[in-house]
Amino acid sequence: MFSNSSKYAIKAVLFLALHTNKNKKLMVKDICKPINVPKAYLAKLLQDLSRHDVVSSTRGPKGGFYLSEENREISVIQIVNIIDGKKRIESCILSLEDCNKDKPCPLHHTVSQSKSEMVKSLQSTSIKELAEDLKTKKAFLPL
Amino acid sequence: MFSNSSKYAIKAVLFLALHTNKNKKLMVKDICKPINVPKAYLAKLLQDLSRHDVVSSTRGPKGGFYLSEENREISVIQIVNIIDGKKRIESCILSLEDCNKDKPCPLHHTVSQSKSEMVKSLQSTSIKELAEDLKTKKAFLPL
DNA sequence: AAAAAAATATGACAATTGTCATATTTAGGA
DNA sequence: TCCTAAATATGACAATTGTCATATTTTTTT
Repeated sequence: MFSNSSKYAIKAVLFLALHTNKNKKLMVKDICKPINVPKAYLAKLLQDLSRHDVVSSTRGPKGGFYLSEENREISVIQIVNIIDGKKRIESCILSLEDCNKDKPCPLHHTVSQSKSEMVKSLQSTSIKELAEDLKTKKAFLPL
Repeated sequence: MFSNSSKYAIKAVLFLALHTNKNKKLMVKDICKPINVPKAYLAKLLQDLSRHDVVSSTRGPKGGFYLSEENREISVIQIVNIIDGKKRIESCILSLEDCNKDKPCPLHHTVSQSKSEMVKSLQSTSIKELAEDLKTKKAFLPL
């Protein structure tokens, strides 16, 4: 569904949401172990997210990655769109260019409703909300 | 969402559903053009599907691929599971091993309902039904 | 029985995705 | 100002997925 990279990115952002803020940053090496992602690979992903203003960072000593208040407002699907590209989740399930209500692909009637509901959920759920669920133990992030 | 291979496989099976039966077979070279899939690649996919009894085939002159009546009863998700593996669509969206109602991943509440509805649709829709929609022009397969 | 036509098996190669390391740039502290 | 600690940029390499070609096996027809 998502690529591995996207799953890693989501886990990392959620970890940052729980453990950082603009006064408390974390280095790659302190993030990679708890979320179980190879360090150099995570660094690359975080840099990508940073370039797209999904996470914040400062260089040098006392630097690191963190989530600003604005960062917390972004939705899960933005992360996926950055890492996997929009097509992977949002386009027609058979990748037909002009699949729509008037000219639906064979799977359109079958899946388009539940699929677009799923996309809508991913669009409307912010990192902040997910982090809240983790804090209140309504959700868990094992491994 | 699906891999390219799965999309190709679905298109091929649907094409077979429309144009073949046990008395009317088609060779790879007659299928690949209308569905726009490279010949040798399609051959490999059809062989895979044939091994898993999703499509039928006979060798030699007058041979070819076709869909038997039983073949028409299979669901879309069986094709995807053969080509992409079960995990890609059916497992937890973050690939957490033991994500369930009691110990949900952070995205569980957000997407699990619409996602499992989508999976259920893919499970309960047979090739026969999809082919029927194509015949009655309720659906289309361009390119 | 031989020839021909088809699927099947195998494997080479390319493109993409995932993994890792190293060199460069930036910022803080002595 | 210089040293050091961090992100950033770049690129090498591996694994997987997608693409294609060829040799083998099976079946029908003559």
